[in-house]
Parts: sequence; C-alpha cells; structure tokens
Amino acid sequence: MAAPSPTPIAAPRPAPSEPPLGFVLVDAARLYRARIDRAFEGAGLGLTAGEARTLAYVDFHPGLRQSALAEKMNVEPMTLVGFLDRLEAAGLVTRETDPKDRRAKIVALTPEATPYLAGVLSAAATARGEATCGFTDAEQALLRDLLLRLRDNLAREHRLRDEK
Amino acid sequence: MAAPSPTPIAAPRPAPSEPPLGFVLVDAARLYRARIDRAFEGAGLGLTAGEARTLAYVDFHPGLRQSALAEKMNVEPMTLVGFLDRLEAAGLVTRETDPKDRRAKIVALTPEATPYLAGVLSAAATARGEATCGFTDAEQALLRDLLLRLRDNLAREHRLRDEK
DNA sequence: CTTGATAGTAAGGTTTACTGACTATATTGT
DNA sequence: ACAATATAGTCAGTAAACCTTACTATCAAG
Repeated sequence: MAAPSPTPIAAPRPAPSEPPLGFVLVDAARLYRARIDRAFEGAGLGLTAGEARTLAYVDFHPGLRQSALAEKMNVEPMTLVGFLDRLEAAGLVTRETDPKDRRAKIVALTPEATPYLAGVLSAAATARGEATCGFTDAEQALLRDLLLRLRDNLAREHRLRDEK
Repeated sequence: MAAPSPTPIAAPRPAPSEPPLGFVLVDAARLYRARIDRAFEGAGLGLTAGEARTLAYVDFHPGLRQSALAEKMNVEPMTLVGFLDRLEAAGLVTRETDPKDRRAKIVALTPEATPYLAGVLSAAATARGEATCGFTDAEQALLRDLLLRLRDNLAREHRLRDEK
C-alpha cells in the first residue's frame, strides 16, 4: 500500500451524501416562491409575491414609515419603493406624509385592500398546505421557529454590515 | 350571541401574530442567498450562487445529462443552459456528447474546477455557520430534514404540473 | 443660516428563471 | 426505407426581485 497512487481522478472528498443545508434552503424557497406565484396568479389577484408580501407586512405592522417597513421586511428601501408604487397605483395602499416629519411617509392599507389581503392569506395557506403535506402541526411550528431563528441571525448580520 | 355588532372596522381576523411560514421561508432564503453571494464575492471565485449551485450538483451527481441535471436541481433545462454556458466559458465544466445519444450532453467537472468547488463548499459552510449560529447539531439536521421534505413535496407537484 | 444627516426616489444594472420557437438527432409506424 | 413524431439542447425575449449610485426635499444643530 506504500506510495499510493496520486489518485489523479476521484479524490477522497468526504462525500456530503446530501446537499448542504443552504442549497436545500435555497431550493425549497425557490420552489415555494414559484408555487406562491402560481397560487396568486390562479387567484386572479394580479399581485406578485413581493407585492403580496408587502401587503401582508403593512397589515402586520400598520403605521410604519417606509424605511421602518423596509427594515422589517429586510429589504433595501429602494426595493420597497417599487412594490409600493404598484400597490399604490392599484389603490391598495396609501403613502401619507408623516405630520411629524414631512420627509417621511406612513404606509397604510386602503379599504380596497381587504379582499386582496384575504386572497393573499388564502393563497399562502394553500401553498403552505401543499408544501407541508405530511407534516404534523408540531413539525410545522418547529420549522417556522427554526427558520425564524435562522432569519434573525442573518438579518442581524445584514444590518451590521449596512450600518458600517 | 344574538346579532353581534357588524364590526365595520377591524374585522376579527385571527391575528397570525407572526408572519406565515411561507413568508419566513422566503425571507430566510433571500437573506441566505444574499449572504452566500457575498461569501462567494469575498472568496474571489467569480461565481454567482446559481453557478456555484450547479457546480456542486455536478459534483454530487456526476455523469448526468443536462436534462437529468436540471431535474435534479429543480430548474428548467433552459435555466441550466445559462449556468453551464458561463461555467464552460470559465473552463470549469465540459459538455460532452453522449455516445449513446448524440443529442444529449454529459456534464462533467474539469480538473480546474476542484479548487473552485472547494471554495464553494467552504463559502457555503461559512454562511451556514453564521445562519445556524446558536443551533445544536440536532437542530441543524432537523431543519435540513424538514426542508428536504418540504422541497420534495413542492418538487413533486412542480413535476406533475410540467408533465401535464 | 449654513452644514450635515435623513426619507424617499429616479435611473439603471444583475441574477435568476421562465416561455416559445428552432435545430439536430433519435425512434416508431407502416 | 422513410415519413411522422418525440426528444435534447439552444436562441431570443421577458419578467420579478433585488441591488447600487446619485439626486431632491426636508429636518436638525452649530
């Protein structure tokens, strides 16, 4: 066995046997997003995933300024502008000048948004049901908790980098 | 219970208290991808996340045709073409005509790919370590298993839709 | 009242991924 | 044998989501 061949081919890498966590996560998210896009399309809401996400976040966190909303969503303010532009053009949100700071704008849902929001949550629930087929409630909750922790880890880092 | 007030404002929605699973997943994946992109950029590999993912998949599943590789990656064949074009131009993969079917091409890594692959795996490990900061090994494995199941649920559905 | 920070935006680019049309090759029915 | 058809890959064009850079309007402090 002395002087083993230089193994010019097929080095003895540890063979991860399955793709690393990040690949699985990115794959799962891509499929999930595609599924949600289709669900929204089928629901005839005329909303993209990003717009729908914005709508839901405005509902979860009402009365925020754009910058604060962008931070909650972990997107750059400029990314949010595009979403809000389309939602505002569709009459689903308003941008009202903050009386305390006329540079800032407060985002709010219009009454017209209510059925859209319901459609968004319903489509999201459909997609979720399909994705978590075979999951127990406990597993589903566990997955969400793990993802929340992971997201917060990354968001913290992201923010540190921005503030530099 | 008779004739409850019509609650004209602020309907009693169940108040999800936290964003639904799908939103958390998409958020987490976006941050993860951004983190990986930065890691690759910092590593000076000159690869995007998609290209790196392709490289890793070719390594996990050597000798596949493009169509089979695309299916493994859960992307459309056309999406894979772009990744392979750039990887081939960079001299990291080859497309060799399958002797059994001259329409088909077998994707393989070149020797030059080895250090890139190592860099990819290393950058992925760094990002993973940051994302799963505070996770036990068991939690990390659990998360991966849950995501794998979720991904397979969605991939199955995706495939059914395609074959229609 | 100027100097500097902040909120939002306009412009433009990158990555990822899709659909539909096309070419070359293979397979199958008659 | 050969026309009909299916398949593997590709070209072209499109779209979503996100980013960076630079600009305007407003505010806050010296």
